[in-house]
Amino acid sequence: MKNLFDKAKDYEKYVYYKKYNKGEIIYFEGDECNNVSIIMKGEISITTYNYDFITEINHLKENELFGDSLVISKDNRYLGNINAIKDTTLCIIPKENWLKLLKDETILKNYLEIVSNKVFKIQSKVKILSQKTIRDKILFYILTEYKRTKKKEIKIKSKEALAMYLNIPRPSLSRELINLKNEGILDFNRYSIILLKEKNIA
Amino acid sequence: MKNLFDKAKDYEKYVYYKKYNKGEIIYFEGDECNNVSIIMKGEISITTYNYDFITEINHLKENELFGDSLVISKDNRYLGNINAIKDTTLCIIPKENWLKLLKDETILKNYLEIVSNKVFKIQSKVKILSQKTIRDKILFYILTEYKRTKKKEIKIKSKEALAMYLNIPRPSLSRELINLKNEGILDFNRYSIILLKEKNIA
DNA sequence: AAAATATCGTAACATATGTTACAATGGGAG
DNA sequence: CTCCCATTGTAACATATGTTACGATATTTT
Repeated sequence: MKNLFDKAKDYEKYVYYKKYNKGEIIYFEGDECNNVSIIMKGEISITTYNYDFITEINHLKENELFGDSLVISKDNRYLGNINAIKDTTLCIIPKENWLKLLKDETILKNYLEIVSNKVFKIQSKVKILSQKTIRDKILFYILTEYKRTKKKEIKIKSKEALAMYLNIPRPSLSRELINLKNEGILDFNRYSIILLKEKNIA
Repeated sequence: MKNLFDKAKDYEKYVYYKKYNKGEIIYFEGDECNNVSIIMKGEISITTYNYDFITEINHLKENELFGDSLVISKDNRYLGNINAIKDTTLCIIPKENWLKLLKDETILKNYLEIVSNKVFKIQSKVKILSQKTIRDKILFYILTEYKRTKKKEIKIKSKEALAMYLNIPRPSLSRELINLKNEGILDFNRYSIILLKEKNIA
């Protein structure tokens, strides 16, 4: 994915950099957002609490950015905790510089591409979460990944992480994966899920 | 909400208008998107099928726009059917004019505000859908509406529509509303839900 | 290499939710 | 006002899912 500043010049004076250690909370839910932040290195997760239970509402990697929606809107408070899940370096653009930078055509084009990817990603998440059953969520997920990567082997970081993304308990994910395996629809191991029967899905 | 062209000039030559009747499908899921469309009048719903079951992934009213993410991205196919649920007039901006228009500072500012609202709306939907139980979804919904409007009476179009938004069956919504009413947490009638006990929620 | 730790599979059980069908209600049309 | 239709309340039943706990397996640490 493109970085906002790809091929752009003269932006350094508008930004600064800040480092965070793995595990640090960069911002808390409800904090005011006065910057746009680009992830130069590392990975972050945006999570929110509901009573006992933590949900990931977004997950961003290198070159993705956050805060760009919030600095514009009236209610500029973060919707969740921003967690560094690896050692992370942010490029920080103060609110007042944001519009100046977007006047640069290169940066504007880059930004439009980035924000459109972002919307696509969130909408995909809505589609996943809208699936009725756990089985549907799993099948929808692997089918989407298959379309995206054109590969029948879908790598996963961990079952735990996948369960979190699908917003279901891990044992429920395991149970349904086993059902699907027994029915010959897919196979899986620790690192990946392999799509076997394509047609039974769509 | 702002219209993209608020206070802007000289944009008319870049756009054209098109009318749709209530019930018409404006675009089908999978159609290529080559325009940005602004809803000048009316209301649309973006829905997708999963086997038997229809899900609304977005719902847009006057001055909101769609296609703006898709025209930028490589995979420019609509993620769902675009349905006119009222008589609707669209202002259509062909792909090739989109960047030209955004170079106008007024339009750019308007667009940033609109797109940030859009992201906020989708993220709120993700938060709703991420709630574990039906009770949680209802409570989260009315609490969010309460925060937004500062009014304890939350108007609803219909139970059916609310159930669709929360992505649950209507009878399940009714059942849980009755439970919450019996517990004195809220009251409801055909047109609205009234929040009674604020503190029991957060 | 052994020990410690994280990840995962598995199973039993409780329960929230989906499903279906029908009755009650209210609003709008004539 | 009466009839019709859309919306909603209600209930019984089937089942998918959440919950918990533990053993197995892989991975990392020392």
